[in-house]
Amino acid sequence: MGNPKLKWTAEEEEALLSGIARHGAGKWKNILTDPEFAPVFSKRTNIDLKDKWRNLTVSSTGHHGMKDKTRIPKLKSLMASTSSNAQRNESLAVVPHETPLDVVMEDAPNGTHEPKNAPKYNDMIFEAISAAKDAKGLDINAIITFIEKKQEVPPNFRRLLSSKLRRLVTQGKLDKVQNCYIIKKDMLPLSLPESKTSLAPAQKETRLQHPRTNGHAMVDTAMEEASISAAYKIADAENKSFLASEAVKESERVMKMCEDTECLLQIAKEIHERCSQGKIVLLA
DNA sequence: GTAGGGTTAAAA
DNA sequence: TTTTAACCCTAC
Repeated sequence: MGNPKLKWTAEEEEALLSGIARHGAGKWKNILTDPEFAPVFSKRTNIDLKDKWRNLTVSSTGHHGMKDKTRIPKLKSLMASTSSNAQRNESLAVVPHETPLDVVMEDAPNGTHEPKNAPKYNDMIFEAISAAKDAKGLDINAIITFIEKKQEVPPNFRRLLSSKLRRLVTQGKLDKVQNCYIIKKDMLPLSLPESKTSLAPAQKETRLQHPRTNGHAMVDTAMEEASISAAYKIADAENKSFLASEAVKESERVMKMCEDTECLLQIAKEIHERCSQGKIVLLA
């Protein structure tokens, strides 16, 4: 891989969405060879288009539950940067139908999915494997199923998990026997101290505080709950504020497009009039 | 030609 | 250190 990674530009992304709107997702070659988009994609292959679309949609690859929440904001922000409203609507139409559009912007910081609070993959993996208590270990599907039962997973979770498992194997924390993963014996005490892995960070924190707080434990807990609740509300308010400002920007952009269109229309009218006059003169 | 899994550089 | 995203490989 001698070449540095070629980051996708906004123009390319826009062209991709427009191309998908026109030809449909999966028709990468058609999009690539479309005269309108070909110049934009001069450095891209159909594979690149496919990969980019996959990154944008991040469809889940082995399981059906599209509990997707990560990809929507990306698409949404992408749409917001798209210059054509018509194209945008079309683009939205080609988003895989199972895409839960109603969860757009559901990544608001109100706790729907917060990477910081999500258990680390390592913990989840170790927990899944040890919960199985199977000497042969667990394969990736079983691990995914286990984790899905406990919490929502991102749509590209299988992919992430696959990378993670490989890394753990190379780090010597897991053994891979055929397609099953086993926790190395020397990892067991570290990976599963009591129920550490099943506790969310906030829970762990709360739990750690209790022994020393004694009589104040109830007060502390109430205060903590109140602070968490306040934090959520603040985050929610911030999110709404952000959405509002984005909406204002969007409306301004549309207004500008209208003005531009009017200018173009005016120019076209003038050209048309002059051409008509020229014809009359010629005929005369 | 496309889909999907794997790899890895870059970003967070 | 973890996650993301671009690139690669391979099966169909």
